[in-house]
Amino acid sequence: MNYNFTEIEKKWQGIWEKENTFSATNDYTKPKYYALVEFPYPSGQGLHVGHPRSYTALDIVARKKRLEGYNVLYPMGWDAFGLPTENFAMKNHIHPEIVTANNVARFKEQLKSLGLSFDWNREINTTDPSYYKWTQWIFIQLFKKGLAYKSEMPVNWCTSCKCVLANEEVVNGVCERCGSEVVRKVKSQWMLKITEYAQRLIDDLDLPDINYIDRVKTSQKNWIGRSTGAEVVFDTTKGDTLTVYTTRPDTLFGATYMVISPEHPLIKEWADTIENIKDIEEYQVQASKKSDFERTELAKEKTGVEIKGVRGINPVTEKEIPIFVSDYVLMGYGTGAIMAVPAHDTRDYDFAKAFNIPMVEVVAGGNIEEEAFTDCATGVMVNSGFLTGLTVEEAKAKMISWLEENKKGHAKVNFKLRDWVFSRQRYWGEPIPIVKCEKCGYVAIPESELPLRLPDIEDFEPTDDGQSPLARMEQFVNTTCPCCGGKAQRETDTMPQWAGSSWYFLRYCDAHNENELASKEALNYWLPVDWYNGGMEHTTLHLLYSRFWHKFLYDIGVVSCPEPYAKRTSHGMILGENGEKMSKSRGNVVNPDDIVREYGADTMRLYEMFIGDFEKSAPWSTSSIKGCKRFLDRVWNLQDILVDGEDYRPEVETSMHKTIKKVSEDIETLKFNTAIASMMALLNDITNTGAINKAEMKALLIMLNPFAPHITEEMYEILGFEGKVSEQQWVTYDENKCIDKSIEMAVQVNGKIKTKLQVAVDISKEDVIALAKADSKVANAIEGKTIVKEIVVHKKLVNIVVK
RNA sequence: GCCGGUGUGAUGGAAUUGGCAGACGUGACGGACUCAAAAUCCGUUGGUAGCGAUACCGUGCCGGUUCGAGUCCGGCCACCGGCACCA
Repeated sequence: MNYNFTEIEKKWQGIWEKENTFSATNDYTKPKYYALVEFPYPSGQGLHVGHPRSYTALDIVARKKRLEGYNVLYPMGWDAFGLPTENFAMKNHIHPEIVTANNVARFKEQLKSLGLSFDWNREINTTDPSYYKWTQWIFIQLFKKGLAYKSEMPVNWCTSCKCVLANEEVVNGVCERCGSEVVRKVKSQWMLKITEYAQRLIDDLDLPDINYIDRVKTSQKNWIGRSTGAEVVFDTTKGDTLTVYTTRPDTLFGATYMVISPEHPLIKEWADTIENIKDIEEYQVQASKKSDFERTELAKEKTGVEIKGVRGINPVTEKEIPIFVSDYVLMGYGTGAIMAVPAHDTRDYDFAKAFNIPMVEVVAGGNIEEEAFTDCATGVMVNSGFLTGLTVEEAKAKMISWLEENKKGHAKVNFKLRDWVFSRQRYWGEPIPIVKCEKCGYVAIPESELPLRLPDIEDFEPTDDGQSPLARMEQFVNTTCPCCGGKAQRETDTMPQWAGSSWYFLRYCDAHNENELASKEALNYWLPVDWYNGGMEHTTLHLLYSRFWHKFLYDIGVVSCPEPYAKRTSHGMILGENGEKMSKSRGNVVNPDDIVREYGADTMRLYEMFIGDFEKSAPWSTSSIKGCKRFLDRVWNLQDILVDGEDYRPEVETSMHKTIKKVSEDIETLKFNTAIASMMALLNDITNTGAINKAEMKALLIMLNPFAPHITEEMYEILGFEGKVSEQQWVTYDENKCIDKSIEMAVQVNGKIKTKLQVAVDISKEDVIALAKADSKVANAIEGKTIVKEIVVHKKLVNIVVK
């Protein structure tokens, strides 16, 4: 009988769908397991071969957990709001809703063809009003707690999308999506106060039950960018003060000038006193014209203007020092002003060199003629009054207490993380459920009016002045104030794509609840997510945003665990056959449909897991797929050599136990590639005996089932085993039976292999040394020499050291 | 510049965390089956020297620790990803 994978796969996918085989039950007394993969953006291109890498991996985990008796939730949905859909809709004059529906249908069909065990009863779609009702609800809660606010601020403006972008969406100074130039523009924007959670977002990564892979943890921490230092208050010759932030209070004696950002408000206050105000204003204009890109590109060349007429006073040296305006100081970080210590900061060094400002060495150990000396670990304080002679760390502490005693400053923690720009001037997103009333200001719409539906419109083109297309819809815009009943106007901006994905894993717990985002019982039972896998590209933004929302929901009592994900892993990319990133323009795209058609879903799944280390990127190889197909063919052909037998035969018993152990452990540690390799090795062992018995066959089918679910179910049925594989117990192993009775030990003389010995596993140290010495090659090598040492490594080797 | 990652046969990758480097797969070569090809099955396959048993070399480079290093330590080099004037 032939292995007709097309027919077999269709058959079992039909059975699973009809019988709801993979629905999670609401029996909250059972032990639960929540496996989660990032839900895709249903793009027009259809599924990429990269998607199934993550989905198959956790499908294997989910299927194994089911076999182990867990109530498993493995859901799937669609992160469907977003620009590509809107742009496609605009170009082709099709409503984004229809575009989305078509793309979702295609994706769903593709996912089903892979035999992924998703619980389709809990499918969600972020563009569904019954879903975004709750996205809007969360926004209102944030607003009520003062964590959503509107602010005039310079934003990144994409000249082509005519849209505000988050800092994160600007890549190398251009728009992440369309590649057009991004400029700065001042606009009134909705902001979310993620900075309020900065410290907790760092601290809770180290909670005892939180198990993120290290590189994900590190990148979260780096992104939040915590630094400790001090705020120092400088008096000015004008009689007011200028406060700076520094991480190096120890170097205060070396501060020979100050710099403020071009946007600093003090410039306006000082305008009358500043003698060269024209030059300063000219510089401000120049700086504001620069895009972020230019500001960074020209980083090497420091520019600036000295403020004439106002000087700062160094609080410890009491000397007057000049104040400059320069765009190397950013208004958005710290106080927008710095004390400059050219001898010990690279940027200040460059600036001081360019402007001929004197520098004072206050930490000895470097050569400041050559470059700034920034090392904190080895230096000793010099020229620093009461700090002289201390180490840098001691000096930091002492200076901070001096500042606090003299009311000249205090210790301070800062973060790189900024508040989250939450408005987009686009159509295809969740409407922000806020109205602006002339009397009452910004008011949230009553929760009873949720969802605030996205109105149907025909023209999705944004306006040139940067308003969302919704702004043209007068029926939508004009409304009454829920507070005073007077005239009011709706917010016309929509939420960014990150909104819907910031809480979707909660909705899966109770996907059809009309009264709450999910019931308390469901959330208590399913959370936290036990294992969340996704791409490395989401380890900063999506992960941070969703952790922020989750913590907020925790604070207001909606969820009862402080962190959403107990374990987070990331898979590597699948590259094109030439080792480059897969893309249409490179012409190296592999279509998963073709692979399924030609080799079958089981082979495709197996290959994607066998391709290499799960966490690393790996190039696609069409010829390697054949190896996985051959493996399944050979498994299929085992039917021809099946014999009776209730127990494993002695000749394969150890091999069976070892493989079960290896596969069980490897699935938990993301080593799917070696799990498959060990099953291949087991198959080789079995076929070498010329037969397989029923006990061995059953175990093999169960073990292979999570990887290749269709073929294993089919064979299980054909061979007349009872029930289905998916209803069996996961295979177990006996540690004692994993050990070979007879093993091969290497014999070394002075660390060089001389021979190999076949010995009993429990051989004594003395016996094995005697055996080794009896070997002619070993005897030759040690003849006439003195034995210095004899080393026996249990079950591994013998090393005889001679002189 | 900073942070993270990687470097092993022709090739994708293994190596129980300091103990026989190259598991498993691909490719290649030889053989069986076949009129033939495909498929399948069996064997060989890190390099150099030798008919050979065997010897020497071998995990990016240089050095160190150790009876023993792909693995640990110090110093480099190359590539990939992210961040980038964050004081």
